[in-house]
Amino acid sequence: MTDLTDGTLPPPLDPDMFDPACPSSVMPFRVGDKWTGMVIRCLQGGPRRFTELRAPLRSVTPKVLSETLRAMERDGLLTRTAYDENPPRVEYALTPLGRTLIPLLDAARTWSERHLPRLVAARRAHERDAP
Amino acid sequence: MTDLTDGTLPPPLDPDMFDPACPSSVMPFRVGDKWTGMVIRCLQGGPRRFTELRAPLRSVTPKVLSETLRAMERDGLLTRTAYDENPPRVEYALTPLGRTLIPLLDAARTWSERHLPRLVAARRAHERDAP
DNA sequence: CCGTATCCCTGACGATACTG
DNA sequence: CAGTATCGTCAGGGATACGG
Repeated sequence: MTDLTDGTLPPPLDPDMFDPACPSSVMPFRVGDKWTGMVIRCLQGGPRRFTELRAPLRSVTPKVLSETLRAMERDGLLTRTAYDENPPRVEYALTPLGRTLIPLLDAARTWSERHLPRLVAARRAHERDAP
Repeated sequence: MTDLTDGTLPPPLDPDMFDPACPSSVMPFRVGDKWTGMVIRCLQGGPRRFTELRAPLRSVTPKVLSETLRAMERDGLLTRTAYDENPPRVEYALTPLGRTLIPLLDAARTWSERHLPRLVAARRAHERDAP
């Protein structure tokens, strides 16, 4: 940031930003769907049953929660274990791969605690000017 | 992770996960819209003109890029400066607040380089079973 | 050069109801 | 308990064309 505008052009932009093999993309910043992050939060303390997940995610319908869980299982982020009991019992648990996302969520949360109020304030200031 | 299943229940889930004042939420993991992260990448080396952004973001239509930039300006992530020249010149530059997201993007990129191949492999393995 | 104006379309999300 | 089935919506995104 210190000397970028000293008369020379800024450095060239990454031309491979859209490469589908995208380790160089920022795609994971939007990993998964709307509830993936929250599900990881709910599972980081240990395995949970479907209904246990529904409690903290109370605004998520069972259909959407089920879709989210199946997508995450498909991506290797969690495992689904059904026990042959009555009443039925199913447990969801993070895989080691799923756990690698926890530090990223922590970083996002730290960012939020530090900077989100400023973003919200800027948004509201703009709404005052253009209501 | 070491001793969570020793017979005791896992720790309680955060009940305030849906608090709209959400510093405790994972919302920023999905900050902004589809292109916000890439725009930050494109601006981190210094200010850029509209057309300079269109080159690396070549699959983004001008309408969508314009919407993205206005939303980011509204949120205080970047500034828009129009110079009264002919032909017109407009420059977009990250604000200090916008720059605070760069480490988060770096972390996401690092995660991607390390772990995304495993996720993609898991997804493809599932597609083989259920085509 | 720097956008705006229209139109359209998909797919994530939600509401509701119902089953093994 | 742990989901599935059905239906509806709606906002983000994209294609195309045009304007200051």
